[in-house]
Amino acid sequence: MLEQSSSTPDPLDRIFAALADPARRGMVERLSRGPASATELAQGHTMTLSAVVQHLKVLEASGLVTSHKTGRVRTFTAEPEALGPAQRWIEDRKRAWHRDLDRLEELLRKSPP
Amino acid sequence: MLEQSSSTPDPLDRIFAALADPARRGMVERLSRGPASATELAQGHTMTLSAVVQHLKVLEASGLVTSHKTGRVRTFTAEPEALGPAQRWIEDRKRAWHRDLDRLEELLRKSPP
DNA sequence: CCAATGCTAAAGTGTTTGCTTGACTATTGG
DNA sequence: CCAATAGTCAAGCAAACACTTTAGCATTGG
Repeated sequence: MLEQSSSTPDPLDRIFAALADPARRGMVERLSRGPASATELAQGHTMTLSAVVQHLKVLEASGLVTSHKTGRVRTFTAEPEALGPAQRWIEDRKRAWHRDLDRLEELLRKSPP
Repeated sequence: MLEQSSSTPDPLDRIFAALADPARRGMVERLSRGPASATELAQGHTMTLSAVVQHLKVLEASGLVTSHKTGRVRTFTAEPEALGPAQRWIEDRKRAWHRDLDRLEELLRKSPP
C-alpha cells in the first residue's frame, strides 16, 4: 500500500491535466456536440490557430479526442469513453468517503462521546 | 454562445489541475479514508514535508480538502462535495455526446446514405 | 495554374509548477 | 526547562506550459 514513484505516467494525469485548461474544456464541449475541424474549433478564440492545434494535440494525447485528416482538413471527434477513468476515480473517492463516515457513525453509536 | 476570455478563473480549473498530479490524488485518496495530519500524509512519499504541504495548499485552494490547526498539528479533511462540479461537467459531456449521436441516428433513419 | 485555404513544424519567450534548502516559530512530552 | 516535533516562510531553480511568430507544404476552388 506504499506510494511509490513510478516511471510510467498514469493516464489520469493526462486526462485531468487536459481538462484543467478552460480553452481545452471549451473545445471538448464543442466537440461533444459533434465533430469539427481545427479551424472551426479556433472560432471564438482570441488565440492563433497554432495555439489551438497545440491544445488539440494535448487533448488527443489524453485520448479525449481523436482526429483524422481528409484532404487538407483535419476533423476532430470527441471520445467520451476516455472520460471513464476520471469519472470512476471521482466516484471511488466519494464511495470511500461515505464508507469512512459510516464507520465513524457506527463507532459513535457503540460508544457515545 | 461565444467563448470569451474571462478574468475570473473557473473553479473547475483549480479542481482539475489539483487532480492532475498523482501525489495530490494520492493524498486525496488517503484523506477520503479519514482525516490525517501533514506529517502523516508525507509518509510513503520521497519528497520533503515542505513539498507535501505545498501540494496540500493547492488541494485546499481548490476546495477538495479543508484543514484546521490544533496545537502544532494541522489536520486535513477530504471535502468530496467539492468534486461535484467536476463530476457534473463530465456527465454533461457524456449526455451532450449521446444527444448528438441520437440526432445523427435519427437523421440516418430518415435518409439512408 | 495559382492564390487562397488548412494545417504543420520549429524556434523563441514569459509564466507557472514542483520541487529543494535553510532559517525560523510554536507546541509539547519528559 | 529544553530538546524533539510539527509546521511555516521565503528564496532559488530546472522543467513544463501556454502561447507567439515565422516559415513552410499540401489541397482545392475558380
